[in-house]
Parts: sequence; structure tokens; C-alpha cells
Amino acid sequence: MPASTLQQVAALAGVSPATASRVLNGSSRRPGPEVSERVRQAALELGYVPNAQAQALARSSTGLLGLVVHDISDPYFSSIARGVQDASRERNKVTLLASTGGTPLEEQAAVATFAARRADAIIIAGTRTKAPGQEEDNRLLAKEIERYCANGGRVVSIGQPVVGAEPRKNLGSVRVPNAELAGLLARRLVEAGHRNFLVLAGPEGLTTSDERLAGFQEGLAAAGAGPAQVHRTAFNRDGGYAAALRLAEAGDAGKDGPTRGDARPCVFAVNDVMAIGAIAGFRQAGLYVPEDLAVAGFDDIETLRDFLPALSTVRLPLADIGRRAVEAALNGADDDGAGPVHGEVVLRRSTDL
Amino acid sequence: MPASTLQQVAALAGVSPATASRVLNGSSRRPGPEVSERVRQAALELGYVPNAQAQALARSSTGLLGLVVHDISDPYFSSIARGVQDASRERNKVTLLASTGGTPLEEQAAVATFAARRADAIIIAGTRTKAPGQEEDNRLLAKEIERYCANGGRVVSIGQPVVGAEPRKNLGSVRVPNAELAGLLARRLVEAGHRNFLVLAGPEGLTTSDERLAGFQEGLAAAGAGPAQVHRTAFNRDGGYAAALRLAEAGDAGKDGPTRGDARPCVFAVNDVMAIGAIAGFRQAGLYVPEDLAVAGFDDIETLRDFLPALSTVRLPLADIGRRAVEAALNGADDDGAGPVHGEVVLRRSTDL
DNA sequence: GACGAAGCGGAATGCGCTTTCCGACACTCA
DNA sequence: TGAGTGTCGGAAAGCGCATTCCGCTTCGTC
Repeated sequence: MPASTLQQVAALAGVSPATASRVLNGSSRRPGPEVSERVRQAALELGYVPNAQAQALARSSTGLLGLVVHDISDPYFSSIARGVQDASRERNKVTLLASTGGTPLEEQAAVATFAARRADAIIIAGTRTKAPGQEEDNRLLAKEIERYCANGGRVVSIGQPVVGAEPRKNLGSVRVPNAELAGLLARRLVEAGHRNFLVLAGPEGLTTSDERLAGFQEGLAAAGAGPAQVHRTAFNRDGGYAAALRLAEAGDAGKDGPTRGDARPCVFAVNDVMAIGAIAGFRQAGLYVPEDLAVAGFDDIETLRDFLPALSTVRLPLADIGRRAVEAALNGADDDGAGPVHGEVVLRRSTDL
Repeated sequence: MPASTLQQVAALAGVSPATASRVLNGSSRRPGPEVSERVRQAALELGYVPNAQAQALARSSTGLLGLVVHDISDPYFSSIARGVQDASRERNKVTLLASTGGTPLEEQAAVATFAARRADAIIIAGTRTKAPGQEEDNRLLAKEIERYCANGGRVVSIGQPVVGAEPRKNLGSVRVPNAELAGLLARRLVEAGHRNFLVLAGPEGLTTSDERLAGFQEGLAAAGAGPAQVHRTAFNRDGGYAAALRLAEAGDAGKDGPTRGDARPCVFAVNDVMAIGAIAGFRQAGLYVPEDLAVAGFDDIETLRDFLPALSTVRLPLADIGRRAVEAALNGADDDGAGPVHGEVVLRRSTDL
């Protein structure tokens, strides 16, 4: 038993499909009250559900909103997704989800899929990457996005602009002031008395990581502190954990490490899950936070709120960022009108001296 | 510049649309190599992207898979979503996401939306509810689902079957053995020496909570322990936190509480985030885990892996559950073939005596 | 060498809906 | 009373594609 069609409803109501369409699916013309009632009655009786596919085809607007993230199970992305989903539901859009894994190639595939689906807009979250060897993939992604935009689609990226894409009116981004906020964090840590810094960064080329790292270093310099040592590792919890183990083993961190003066090391992990992993790693190695060393993160992941020691971090309004991306996408414009994303340094116990 | 169409490609290649369709979009008939090449060339030149909407209309199969969850930012759901997304991508399906808030009415709306989109299947995750006053809403949800199924859609619910829906061949569920696992947890806790139990449950009527509670009580009985006191609270982190504060204040938990014998209380929170909230609440009240009382959860949320004290819980293969739901949905059948979901009790430090 | 089978490309139909465009009709105003 | 102005329902033309049916050519076979 296939779903009933508008034709059937019209037939049952004794009107033409055109009229049925007008009364059932918001048209500018509203048929007479008596006719309308009959159509509505018929639709109810048949359990009519409009075929959105057909509508989309006829209207050439699908009401679809694509969201591509690196990993939906990562709390960073799921928080953004929450905001995106809420906002798009309010606007009567349906969210298409793609959890890619994070490589430009996979993202390109996701964009292509959404483009085939004729999504009205695409939101692409997650750090851009500029690692050597990925230029080609980035170019492919940029090309896919440009093609989509050329066909009238809107694209909003969260965090940084898409690398290599020509600026154009329906390609925007919700900028996250990673560098500024990391700089602020550095300053606040210095003010709190920290002197000996270490950064756990992601692989070189991950824009988010790079921005936070650079901003942090600048902040240190501005606050009159020496530059931090940089350790590269994976941009996730396991990366933080592994790096911590390596550091502890090498004696680069902790009480016996080659500290500058006698300052207790302060580790800045460029995101919260790395920070948590690092704390776990240090603990595994017998080093405790904040007694032996301080650790700070970035993002202020909600699920980690009750973590001990409470994590110093930079709060990002993730759900809000998602909402803003939707607004920007649907306004076909950039996010500029809304002002910069408001982050906030939150010092907690993990960086107590 | 609208996207180019199959017609245009065909024209450029000098063939009929039928032929172009056959070479570009997997048909059973493969045109000759020379013609194929010409068509492919033309498609490339024009940057042709097939219109999935139109394809769906013509084929009457959309390749869409709807996922409805209570809250995508909740790690429980985002883990499931991860599995769903991965599996559906492998199967060349696109995921539609709806994060509802959890009421049957919102779920009904989500199902209706997906039905309108003619999704090939819908996966509905999150506890069912039987609270008084919601019968009507449940009925509406069941009706929506039945209508969708009657039209050929497949529905798979995760956790428990949809309440009130007639059993039918294309309505299945991935059952999570909540009761059995909670019972097992109870037994293991008794074996570990616990005697004085307390359950932090969700509001009455939340099936998942009810099942875990009942199973836990049964497990206690089977292990020869007395029944646990039950405290109702919200089914989330804040619920756990608030309940812990209330309990601590009332002296119902902790060293000064009216313990049975002198046994240290063991609190079973029916999910991990509640457990974490409870631990935080107890801590706030000056009670420490596991020194003053034990706490166990359920789900084994990945993000909480590094939490201290390490949380005793029941591991659920959430991503896998999501995958299974997809398989079941796409096989049009139930999940029965795959055997029961495999959970596992994991005792960690939070319940050490 | 004739005949059937098999393979090929094309014309045409329809998926379910929206949206012009039209004609019919009732009004209003001069 | 006639022309002008709205209003309202219906017919029809697509939206972009898959697919069925057709007629043609080409082989293989006896």
C-alpha cells in the first residue's frame, strides 16, 4: 500500500490537483473556505503525507540542510550539531548528517553527496588542514564547494574559512577567535603565576591547533613570558594521553623535569579531550595535576564539567556557534552581522599553583 | 547558474537521455564502451551532479535513513549516531538527523517529517515512556509509525519496542537487555561485598530507567540482598547531582546515614551521566566516592573514561548498536538474527570497598 | 543463406507535486 | 447596462530522472 497522493486527495474531494495543492501546501492563493474544508477532510481520511521529494523537485528547494563534522561522537561536534539541529528545526529545515573522519577527501565526498541531494545549504565543521601532501585533497574539496556554490548552494564553515576557496557571496564562515582566546588564556596563566609552558598541539597543519598554538605563544610573549615548548601529537584524547606518557618518561614534565627555574610546568593542550587524556597519562606516570603540573584545555566540553581536577579551559558557546552557522547559511550571507563568537577563559583547579 | 541536467549531458554527448542515464547512474544495462566514454566525458565537462531528488522520485527509493534521538549532544546518543552514520554511509545511505527533546509528541513530529521525506527507514533511539498523561501522545506516535510502516517504511527502535504499536514485519527493534545487565551488575556488586543499596532512577514511566531499576532489584533478590531504596530524579546529569545533594542532606547516604548494619551505601544510578552528576553532588556535600559511598552507572560513556574515581558501570556497545539498527532497518527485518546485544559489567574503583 | 536471439539506442511515459496561464463568473463603478 | 476589476477553480506544462517498450542491427546457428 503506497502512500496516497495529492491526486487521490483531489479526486476524493472532487477538485483538481491544483486546488488541493493550494489548500494543503502553503500557496499564496487560498481557495474558498468550503472547498478548502472538503480537501482537508479528504486528506485526513486518506492519511495524506505530501511527498517532500516531489515538492522539492517542483519547487527546486529541498528544505535540506547538510552538516558535515569530523566525528559526531566527539562532544565538541555533537554540541555544535545540537545547535544546528535546533536552529534548523525552528526554521523548518531537515538536517542531513555526515560524520566524515576529518580528511578533506571524505569531506569532499560528503559535500558531493549533499550537493546531489540539492541541500539548500551546507555547514562544514571541524578544523581545516594544511598539511603537506593534502594540498591536492584540499583543492578537490574547494572545487566541490565552489561547484556547489556556483549552483546556488550556500556554505558556511565553522572555525576557519575553507582553504583555497575563492571568496564569494554565498560562502561564509563563523570564525572562532582561536588565536585571540588562546592568547588570553596564556596571559591569564602568566598572571596566575605560571612561567614554564608546554603546548600539546595537534599535527602541524591542523588550522585550529595551529591557531591556538600561535595565539598562545603570542600571548605568552605579550605577557613577558618565554615561549612554550611544543609537542605534536594526535588531536584527540589518545594523543594527549600518549604525549603525557612520553613527556613524563623523558622527564620533560613534572617535578624532576628540566624546569625553567623551579617553576612547575604548565601544559596547554589545544583542546579539552587532549587535556583530559594528558591528565590521565600523567597520572598513569605518577604525576598529578595540579600538584606536579598544571594543565589547561580549550572548548569547555559540557560532559567534562564534573571532571577532577576541574579543567581550566576556554569556554566556547558551541551550540550557539551551530545556531549561528544555520542563520548565516539561511540568510545566504556571512556571519559578520552577528559579531565575533564570544569565548571566555575559565581558570579552574587544574592550573592552580 | 543552475546545475546541469542529464538532458544537457545527453545533448552534449549526442545521445538520448535514456542512454546517458544508463551510463551515469548504475543501470543493469551498460551501453557500449564508445558511447559510454562520450557520455562520461560530457558529464565531466558540464560538472554534472545527478539530482537525487529526481532520482528518488523516479525510482521511488530515496536512500535516506532517518535517525531520531532525544539529544544529539548527549554522549549516549552521539555514540549511537556515530554507529548509525558509519553504517549508513557504508550502505550508501544518507542520514537524516532529528534531535527531539524526548517527548513522544516531538518524536511523532520527527517521524512525520521523515515520512514526508520518504526516508527508506527510520531509527528511533532513546527510552520509551509510559508516564500517565502521555498515553495519548504515545498513541499518536504509534499511529504515525504505523502509517509510515503501512506505506512500506521500516522502523527500528533502539532499546525497547515502540509502545502501543502493533507488531508487524517492518517494525523491529534492537533490544538492549537492560534488566538482565542491571541484574548482573547487582549480583556483581553483592559479590564484591556491598549490602546497602540505593537506586537513582529516572521518573517513573521511562522504560529504560524502569527496566534497569527492576532488573537491579531482581538481581539483588537473586543474590540474597535486600531491596534497594529508590529515589526518583531527572534522567540526566543534573538529576543525579540534585538527588545526591538531597540524599546527603537527608543523611540517607554516607557515613552518618541510616545504614543497614554499618554497610557503606552503594548507589546505582541508572545511567552514567546521572552517576557522574551524583558523584559531583556527593562531593559537593562532603561525601567521597568510594570512601564514603560507592556509585555505579550504566552505559560506559567513552568520554567519561578518564573520570576519577573510575566509574563502575555496564558497558554497552553503543556504536555497534547503531550499526545493528541500520542493518536491521535495511534488511527490512528485525534484529533477531544478530543475537542479543552484548553488554558487560565493568567494576572499577567507584565501587571499591 | 535464413532465422531467431541477443544487444543496443531512443521515444515515451510517469514519479508527485507546483505554478503559470486561462476561462468563468461575480462584482463595482460610471 | 457596459466595461473594468477581482476572485476562484481547472488544465497543462514542467521539475530531472528511471524505465518500459520498440525497432534496429549484429551474431550465431543449423
